[in-house]
Amino acid sequence: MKKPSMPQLKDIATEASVSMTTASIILRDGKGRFAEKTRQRVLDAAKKLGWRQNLLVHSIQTGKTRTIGILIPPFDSHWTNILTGIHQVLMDADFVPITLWVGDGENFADDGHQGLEQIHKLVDRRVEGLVVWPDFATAYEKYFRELISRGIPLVVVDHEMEDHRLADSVQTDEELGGRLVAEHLLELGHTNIGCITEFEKAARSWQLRRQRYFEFALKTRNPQARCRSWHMAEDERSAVRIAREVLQMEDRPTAIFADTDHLANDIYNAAADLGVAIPDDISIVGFSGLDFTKQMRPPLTTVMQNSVEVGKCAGRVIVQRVEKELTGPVSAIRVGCELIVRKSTAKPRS
Amino acid sequence: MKKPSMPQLKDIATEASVSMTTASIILRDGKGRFAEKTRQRVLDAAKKLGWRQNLLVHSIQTGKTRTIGILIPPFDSHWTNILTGIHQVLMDADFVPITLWVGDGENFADDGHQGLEQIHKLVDRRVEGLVVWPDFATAYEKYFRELISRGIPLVVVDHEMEDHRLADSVQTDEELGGRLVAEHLLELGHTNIGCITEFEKAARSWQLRRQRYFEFALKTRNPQARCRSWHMAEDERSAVRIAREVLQMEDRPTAIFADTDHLANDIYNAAADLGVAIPDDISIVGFSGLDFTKQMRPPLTTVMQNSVEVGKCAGRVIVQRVEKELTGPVSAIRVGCELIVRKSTAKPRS
DNA sequence: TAACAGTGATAAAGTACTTTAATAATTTAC
DNA sequence: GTAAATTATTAAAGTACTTTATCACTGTTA
Repeated sequence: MKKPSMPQLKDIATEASVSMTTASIILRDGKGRFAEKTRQRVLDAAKKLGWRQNLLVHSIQTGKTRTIGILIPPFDSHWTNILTGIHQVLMDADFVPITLWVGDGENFADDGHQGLEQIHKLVDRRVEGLVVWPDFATAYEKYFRELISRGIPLVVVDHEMEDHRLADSVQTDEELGGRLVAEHLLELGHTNIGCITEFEKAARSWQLRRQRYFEFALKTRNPQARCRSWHMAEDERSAVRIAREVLQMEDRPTAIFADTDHLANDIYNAAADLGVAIPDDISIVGFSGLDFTKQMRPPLTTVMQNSVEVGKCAGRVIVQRVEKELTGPVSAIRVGCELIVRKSTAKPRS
Repeated sequence: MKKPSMPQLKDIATEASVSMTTASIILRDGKGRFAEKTRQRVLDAAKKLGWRQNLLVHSIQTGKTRTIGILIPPFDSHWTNILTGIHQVLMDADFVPITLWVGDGENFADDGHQGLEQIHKLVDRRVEGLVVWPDFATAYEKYFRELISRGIPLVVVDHEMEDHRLADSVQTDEELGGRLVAEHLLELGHTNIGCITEFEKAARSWQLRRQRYFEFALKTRNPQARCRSWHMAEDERSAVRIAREVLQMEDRPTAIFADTDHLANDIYNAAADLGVAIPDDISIVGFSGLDFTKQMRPPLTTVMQNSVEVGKCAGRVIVQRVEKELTGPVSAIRVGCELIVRKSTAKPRS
């Protein structure tokens, strides 16, 4: 009664009464060097014993693992869709993603060393490339530089590296998104507009750009429009506090652009507490098109990101780099988005 | 200008001017066979060149990859939390999860062969164990049997295999959940209760049990209570149709238990269309405690599953099996849950 | 000065194969 | 009956190491 394990090449060689060399060659490509009946014997034996090539061996022989490390948590439906997009193109290209993250389901912030362990686990398994999200990219930029110099290419999603020549990037077209929101609010007739944003963790991630492009589009289209911005504090986990303050101002804006749907939801809660009606008293626009925005009452007007496509692009880029061993200049892909007008925006009360 | 790659053991041996054997032994354990200054030279060289052990080699030598295959999609926050729980305990135990699924972000159903490819990709990389969700478990039970006989243990989440001695299982305590809902509705005074459930894909998954336990608890506590059940059809993607029918019945129930929060949301939509007020005209209870239930208006009363804990348990079980090479009888772990009473349930209109 | 630590090197075998080259055993053809 | 063609085998080297065993050198000590 031996302990169970995977059948090895020598097992099927024995089963088919051929040498290991013969078995190996037949199972690799089946070039016509061998008689058909021998081929069949080997193939049958492999099938019967359920033999599967040991990719670990193949990997150390060729130096290729066909494995990509993904450092992205399933943070919300945006990121979950990105993961799905990446997963899909990697699978189709016969790569396997190893997805790791730091955090516990509530909080995906890094404590400063866990991420390094994850990088090590991936490198030790010889991943051929990496795809990372902004939080990871900013925290570990210095390590990534080294990895890239070792031939492990990097793609960042929703972010650009400090040294933007370092890695390919894929992200939503924030300029378009910001413009769509600005145009929508101006068309409705709003001229006193607020913008509430999350704390800027990473200067080069989407966060700054989203706000800047929005403000820029507003000013360009209507220089008279009043536009004020408020930011969450560094340690704040919800925007309820700041939303309450804004909603209670004398000259509060008639419309607010929240730079994420999560934040828009906090504003809803603050508004409900204060008895401020959406959209009658104030219009709210979010950003991302997260799944729960449909369930919000009223349903949230938001910029729908094409998250799955963002993921697919990231997958395609990393596969290109790895398969063709490209070392050329990096690309910066922008994926389109669209404004979904729902019930949280209306003309300002006259 | 050689092409970049990871430094190898011989590189650091050269750098430190020692033999490969010496370098290897020092980097492995550093037993006191070598002089301190030689040790340091080797360690410094390894650090300087950023050397990392090649786990592929280590894996073929020891037969252990410290890798677990996870066949679970990020379907909703329940599954995302389970993934997080698994991820956490695997990382702590120095294992790495390889998470794969079939589907495109909208739909995670299997077309019948993609799943097999995924199993192959995992087996080819010699994962030491597997954790799977119900859809996968039912579709590929026959393959799993073989894997288990090869020493690759299996843990199923929210499901029990047809042959329940085959794999460990971890799931929410459905009996408790069903009872909590029944008790809540009876306490509010409902005696005409409906139960709408998804199409039963897998006879042994949570689906059947959830409903049965609910009905059983109802009947036990109040034999007079009227309880009717409706099921979605096989190809239905939303429960709106069936919810409309039920809501328009002459003697419609005063309370409905939906076996998932998704379905409860569909009922909300049907109710909104028909002008049926929740909870004034009808009470609704969901199951799972998905993230969006807080955003529903009114906020949904639902059974909150401890999904992260379910994931952690699954992780612990698979780690146990793999590390201790346990082959003993399988376990069936039930994780507790609690009823979150929000605003979607009230006393029936008298 | 011989014996002995202490230290490091070299050699060989093993992991689970793949790949190439050289050779041997059968058939088949003429 | 022998050369040629077909088919399979053995041997060896390679991947990136680990591990054990044996050997060699230096400096110290009795």
